[in-house]
Amino acid sequence: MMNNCEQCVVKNKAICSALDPDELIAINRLSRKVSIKAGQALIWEGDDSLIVANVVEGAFKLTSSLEDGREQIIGLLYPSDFVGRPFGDRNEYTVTALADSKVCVFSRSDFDQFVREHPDLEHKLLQRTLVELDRVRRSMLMLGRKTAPERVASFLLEMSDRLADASCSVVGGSLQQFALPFGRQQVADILGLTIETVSRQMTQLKKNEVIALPDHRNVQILDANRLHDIADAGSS
Amino acid sequence: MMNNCEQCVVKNKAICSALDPDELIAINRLSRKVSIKAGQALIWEGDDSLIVANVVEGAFKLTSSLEDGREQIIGLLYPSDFVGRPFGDRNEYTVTALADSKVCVFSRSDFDQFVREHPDLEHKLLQRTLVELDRVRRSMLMLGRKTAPERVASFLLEMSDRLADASCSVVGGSLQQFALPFGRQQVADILGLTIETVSRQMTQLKKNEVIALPDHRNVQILDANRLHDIADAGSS
DNA sequence: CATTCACATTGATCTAGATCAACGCGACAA
DNA sequence: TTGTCGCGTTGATCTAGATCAATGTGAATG
Repeated sequence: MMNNCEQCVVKNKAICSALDPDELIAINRLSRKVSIKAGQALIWEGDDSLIVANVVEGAFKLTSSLEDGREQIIGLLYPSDFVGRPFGDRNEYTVTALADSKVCVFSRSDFDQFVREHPDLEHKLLQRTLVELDRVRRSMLMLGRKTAPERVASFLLEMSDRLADASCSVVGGSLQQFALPFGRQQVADILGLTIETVSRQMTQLKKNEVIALPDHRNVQILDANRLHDIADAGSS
Repeated sequence: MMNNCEQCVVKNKAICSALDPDELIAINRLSRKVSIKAGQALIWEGDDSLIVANVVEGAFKLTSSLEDGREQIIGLLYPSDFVGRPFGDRNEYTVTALADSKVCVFSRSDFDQFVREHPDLEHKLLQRTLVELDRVRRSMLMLGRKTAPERVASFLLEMSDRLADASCSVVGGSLQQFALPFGRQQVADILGLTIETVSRQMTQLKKNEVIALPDHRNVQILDANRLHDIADAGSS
């Protein structure tokens, strides 16, 4: 199925924004728009790296697991994010849709070659990879050294940065509301905790009126300063 | 102080290997060879990103810490590795020498510009960044989900991969010996454990004759298969 | 409207690993 | 030879968070 970059909703945010109209037409020929249902995997840990893609719509989780089923979420992807492992032949993690999603898929060999021929595109890709590396390293501090309250608070703040719904957030004040794109188990898998611990920390924050929970998926930050304090020193 | 890339010991392994002789002369003009004593920092967390560098000799740790002193080592750097944050204006972590070291330093603005003018160099940098991202994500699984015995075993295996002393290791067999470039506290900071737990796990492995410890810094792997089993499922 | 199913919360224990506290030991200096 | 200083090991407790076990809850279905 042919795709049309001109009309693509992420053309200004994805790495494609490095390309001019002619180049856009060229890369268009290499891409396929694919729909993925919630829960379906796009890439499997351990498989050969045969495709890469841009997320157009929806959300994905990136996971790695142990044989006995313990799982760690090692990344989240949203529209305009790049997925997959270019210039390498093995995928080290699984990519699964968290919601019904659309991606713009390239064969890895086509993509690798096209990137090498378009340095501006490669530059965008490098920039994104560097940003992701910084983000992942931040999570290492969290996973290695933070307590449960600190982890949950950091998580809520990071989510509010990434997801803050413009229509609901009051920029000047501390009121911010957003909907988590996943359930408690997945929050636990992001934070390296159990579902019960996450739940207890959330209710604790609610009791202390640091956050409000209109329902299980929605979070409202009532006291962002307090949340920041908890995130960085656990001074609950 | 001027540098000479022609004679550089890491010229074939560092990102510079993407450059031809003319380009090597050009980048030579931008670089300074700097010596760093063990314990001294090259880059500070939170500082503006003003320099980047190649490690020429020695070893570095990359750390991030919480205000109360808890510290997590989020990376290790050896000769030919690239250090610093190009194309971004903030260093998110501290880089400290673990041993007396030498680095080849560039001003970030010079380097950024030079890289943009040399796509092959940028490509090498991208490849390295992708490899590092894979490595860091593997550590996330370890920090988030592995038990103490699993962490220590994974760590020893990763170290034997990176450091295996060619002169001592018998490739065909399971005998491998290497010297850790750091003490127990730093192992603890890599694994997200305490020094006591690391120590106990090491003596446990010694008692079970999975490893031998000629002294505190040296490790000899006696039963690599066993160590692999422990690393991936804790089946001690 | 009842039923069920998938989650989430809450409570009661348990335990891996942290914390607190000696003790050992080799290097180096007086 | 005798401190003592910086590490590392070992032992005794403590505790944060896991585990085990009910108990809500709310959306989807007959």
